[in-house]
Amino acid sequence: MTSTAAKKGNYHHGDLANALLDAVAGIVSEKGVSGVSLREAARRAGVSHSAPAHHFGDKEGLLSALAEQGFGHLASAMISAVAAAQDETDLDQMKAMGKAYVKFAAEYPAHFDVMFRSGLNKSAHETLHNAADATFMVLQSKTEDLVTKGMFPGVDPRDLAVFFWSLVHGLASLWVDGSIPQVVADKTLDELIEAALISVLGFAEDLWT
Amino acid sequence: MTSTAAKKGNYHHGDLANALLDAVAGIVSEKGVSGVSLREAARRAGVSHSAPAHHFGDKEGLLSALAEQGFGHLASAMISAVAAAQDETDLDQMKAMGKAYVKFAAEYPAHFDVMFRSGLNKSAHETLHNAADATFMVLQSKTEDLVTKGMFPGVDPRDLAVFFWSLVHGLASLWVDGSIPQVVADKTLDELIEAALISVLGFAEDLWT
DNA sequence: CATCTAATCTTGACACCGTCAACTTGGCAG
DNA sequence: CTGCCAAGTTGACGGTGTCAAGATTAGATG
Repeated sequence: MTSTAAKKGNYHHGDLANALLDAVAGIVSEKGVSGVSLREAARRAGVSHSAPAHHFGDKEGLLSALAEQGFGHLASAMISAVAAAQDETDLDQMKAMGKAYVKFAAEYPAHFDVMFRSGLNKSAHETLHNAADATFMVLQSKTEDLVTKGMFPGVDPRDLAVFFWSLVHGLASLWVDGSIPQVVADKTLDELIEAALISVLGFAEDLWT
Repeated sequence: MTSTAAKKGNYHHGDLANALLDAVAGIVSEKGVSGVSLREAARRAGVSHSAPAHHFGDKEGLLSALAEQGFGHLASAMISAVAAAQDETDLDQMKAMGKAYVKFAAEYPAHFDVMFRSGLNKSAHETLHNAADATFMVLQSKTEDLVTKGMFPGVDPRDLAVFFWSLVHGLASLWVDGSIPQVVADKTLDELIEAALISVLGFAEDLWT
């Protein structure tokens, strides 16, 4: 995910911070968030057991940094998705954004877990809090677009943003959690999102057109 | 939450299993899921450090048991809510169920965290898996009701259940996470749910009536 | 009541973990 | 070259999960 540009020398790793983030992502994938330890991360990066503290302070700092990275990826994934759907309707752009959200969770469950399912206290880490806010803003500005253009008449755009976010976030969470019942999970994740979004946005479209 | 009916004697606590569950719920409330330790739970229950293992096997077993308890509470909260709205429309019953879901998360965040945000692997604990499934079934049977009665024509009831679940679960998760932006969070949680559910179910109502 | 048995809880040990303080290394500005 | 400081190391501490072995008692069987 991140370029691990380790130098050869023993002391002075060169890019230890990123190497540790990669290591943690790997550990989460293999053993889950609870399997993460500073010492194991250090081991994987080929570095002494307390080197991580120098870069991230403590364990929470390390996880927080990975979460922050995740929010960055998620935000740009959503922005790209909207850009790629530039020539389609606003509703389709919104659908594309929602799909990007859920796809991110499905493709990078390790990041998603750390971001939302690790019991991390966002308000204790300002940069993380800001990254999360910025990600939400991507969503919110798009919903405001829609409302401004006259869709969803009478709906508070912020409510709509929260509601839309809840939908995609809930679907992503349940999917990552393995909670989606098998009968339904047989569908592609793509089909599921499509069905969910259509059942909401579709109605709006009916009312609007 | 659970009755801690400890007997007086020193050996043979009397109801250690429940006492431990209560202790863990308390620890999660105070320090988060990552603050839970078997030894601390044992300490709070006034018992030796490795007594918990005898009842729950290991740490994951203990957390899993608490999560299972949570699913039970959630399921009955939803059932009660539907029962209480027996005389209202089906849509109102569904709204009541959704509100019960989010309210459960807000009132028992410790349980909710352990159930969904602790990185617990449900498929590794069969009874937990079953409890989660049973909870979802409460939701699903209600949505099937609605579809059977002719609402949401052409929609697969299972899709609708997943979609509805995603919505309330996402809202609950983001709320517990503290991720709902302040501007929006100034509303009561109740108002938020109402707004979200109306923007979905409301449309359906328009089409149906 | 006496005895046996199995469930319950304790004790002690081990390796692993997060964190801290003191130390070493080496790039680099002056 | 000198000295400084960020980067990484070493060693120690108490806390933690888990296991094995032992102690205690409730409750069934006789």
